[in-house]
Amino acid sequence: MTDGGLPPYLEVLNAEQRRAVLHTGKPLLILAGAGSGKTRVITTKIAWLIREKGLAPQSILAVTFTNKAAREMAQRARMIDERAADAMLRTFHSFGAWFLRRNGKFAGLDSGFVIYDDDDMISLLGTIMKGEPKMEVKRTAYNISRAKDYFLAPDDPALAMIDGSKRFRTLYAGYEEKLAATGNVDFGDLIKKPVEILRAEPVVAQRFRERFSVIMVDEYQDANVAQFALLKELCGENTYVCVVGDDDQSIYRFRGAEVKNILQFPDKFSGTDIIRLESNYRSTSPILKTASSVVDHNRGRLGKTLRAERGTGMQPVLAFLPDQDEEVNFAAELIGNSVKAKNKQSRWSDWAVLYRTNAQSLGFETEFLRRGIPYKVIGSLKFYEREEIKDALALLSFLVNPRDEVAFRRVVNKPARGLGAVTVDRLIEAGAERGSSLLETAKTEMEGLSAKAKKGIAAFIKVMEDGKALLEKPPEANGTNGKNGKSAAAKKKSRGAKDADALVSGEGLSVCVTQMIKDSGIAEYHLVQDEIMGNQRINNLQELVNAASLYAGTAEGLLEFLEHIELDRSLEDSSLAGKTPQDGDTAAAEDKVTLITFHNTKGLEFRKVIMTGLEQGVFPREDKKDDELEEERRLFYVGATRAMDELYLSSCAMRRMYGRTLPVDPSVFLREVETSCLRIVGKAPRGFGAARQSQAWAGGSGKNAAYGGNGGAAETGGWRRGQRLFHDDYGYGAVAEVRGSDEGPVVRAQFETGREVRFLADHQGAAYVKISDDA
DNA sequence: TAATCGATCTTTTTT
DNA sequence: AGATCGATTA
Repeated sequence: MTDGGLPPYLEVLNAEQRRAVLHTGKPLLILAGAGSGKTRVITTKIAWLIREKGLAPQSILAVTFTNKAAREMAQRARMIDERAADAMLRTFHSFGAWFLRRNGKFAGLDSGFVIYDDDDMISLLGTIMKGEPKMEVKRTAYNISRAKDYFLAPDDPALAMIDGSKRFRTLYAGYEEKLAATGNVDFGDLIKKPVEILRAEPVVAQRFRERFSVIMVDEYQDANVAQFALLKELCGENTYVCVVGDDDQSIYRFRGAEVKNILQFPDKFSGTDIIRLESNYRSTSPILKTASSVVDHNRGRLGKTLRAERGTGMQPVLAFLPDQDEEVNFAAELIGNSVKAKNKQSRWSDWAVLYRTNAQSLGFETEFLRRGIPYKVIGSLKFYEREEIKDALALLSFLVNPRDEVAFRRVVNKPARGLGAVTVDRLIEAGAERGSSLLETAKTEMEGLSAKAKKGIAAFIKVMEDGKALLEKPPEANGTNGKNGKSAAAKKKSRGAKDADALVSGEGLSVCVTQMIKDSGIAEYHLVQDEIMGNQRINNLQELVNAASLYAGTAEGLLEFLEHIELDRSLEDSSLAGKTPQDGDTAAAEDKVTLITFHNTKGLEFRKVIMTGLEQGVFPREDKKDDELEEERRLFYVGATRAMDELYLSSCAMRRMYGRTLPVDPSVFLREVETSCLRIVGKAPRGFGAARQSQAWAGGSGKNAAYGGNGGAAETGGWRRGQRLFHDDYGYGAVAEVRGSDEGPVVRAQFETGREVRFLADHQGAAYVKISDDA
């Protein structure tokens, strides 16, 4: 490789990258820092294996964690060699689904299963935990998910690490039983079940080990225990394994990701070679220093030194702002001025606004809309979580799998068909007893029901059978190329014309989808809702119909459609994004500011990044400590290293939380960051910069007091320690502490209910009534 | 049985 | 501010 005869696509790599691409034989762990060209290495390696090593593309498996990453990888590999299109590039979950469609029978699974999302999981669990508070059900569902991430069965002693109680084991086992009865799987099963099958069926395992001679895993630091087990099972004697990751970017611990996987990879795969990619080509050095100086506070890292190949650049800016409205203005001004500047150096799409929680996007959306700043919100649009969409999908899921209890419960009595909870429960119980599908059960069990219920269930059955008939005999294939779907729908209701106009079917599967939504009455139900509430539900349903038109109008097409929706929900919000009214620019459709959570930025890069909400309680969240605080630090690192040229950090003195505006402290990360490389603007809070007391924060025990000095002698607005007070919401209480701040006295009060409240005497004091002791 | 009102509580990240 | 739970009413 040192001679001059390298092909151009290898020539562009640096020495470390090239070493990683050309490495063969032993297992390989690539520790790739942010912006070190890791995707380039993987894609180049795929192409190289095909071109130079003559490997069959089908024998290469590359696994990622997001669909976006999988798509990008496929595209970039194909740019080097078109044959890469035949390599298997999938997310872990999509690989698991693919595996189970073919081999699920070894685990008693029919190939027509549907994938339950978290909500479906909660619904199903809710039927076991009847009458318990929803939070409890959610917590249990969460724990079951974690258990599956750790590959733990209900009877595994190690379940203690999550919840070892008898109660939890019973619920987990009960849930598994019920899930099996529906014939469906949840997200965790997509990993767990393939592992079980591979372990139990040597013939199947052998087949896969022979099929894939190369397996690569991207973002390996986010792999959980079950995913590691899957990798291990897929690797045979001669499989070449290569994993790429960065322990500093592990941010999915809450979902079972185990940094241990990457730390211990060399132990689990003996003879592992390690290659480090430490040249950062993305960010300027001050940006890199900002990011590193924070994550340096973490213990238990593999440790690496990133070199900024781009050299120095603009100093990152740290802005202290009064409140979140000012933060929104700050971002809007910054972006607007930069884009509208004479030299035209900046486009909207150069910019990204980062926040910790999706809820924080709202303020930016509102203001950007007002100012005509085009933007797109990544990830927050929960299109598939909308009620009307879930209704429609439940209809379709039930059509695919008539044992789907969750879907059945959702739509059998929607709109109201006179089937109460009691009736529905009875039907499901009867179905379970004789092990037949809920559709069959409904048919045969009708006699015992009231006239009203009988009529209702008959209508529901009809919807399903008509839908099924349409899939088996699509109108196109029939030769009767009439108005799609109308034939069946039109006669049903006299008012049918209303929703028939509102929903228009197109090609392929959309014919069936439209008919089901209309016939079931779901369309009309939501049309009425739209009229009452002024919603966009019919439009949303139309969007679902449009998406369906890309799939074949057959049972297989429907299954594909559902699987695609279940596994890739990354529809980007395009409807709400603002348009610049002045210049009717049509070409620049994608030139928009990105609004995005820190988590969602992983793998992305932007020229200019604004990290917002750097306050205690927001980022990091207040309840984070130890390991979890370290994960928040990594999140900071991920966010900051997205920036190529410019980085801005904003921190507010006050923030609206819990529907109330409260003073907040700057993020602990702002005390850890190497401030010498920052430019501070705005009113820095007291104690910041000069006498920094980072030790007090690191200690964690001392509640606050590290901040804000001691304005005790100053004005207290008449508040003093021990003063009793009353508040409409909180009831009676007493003042625990009064201290100064730039916004005037801050009162901390303890209420009888146990609630502790902090408020600014000058701004919010009016809501609190002082009570005299002698009254 | 369904809808509605009011009180109470909790606010993350996602394949 | 929004979701959720429970009780009360049509």
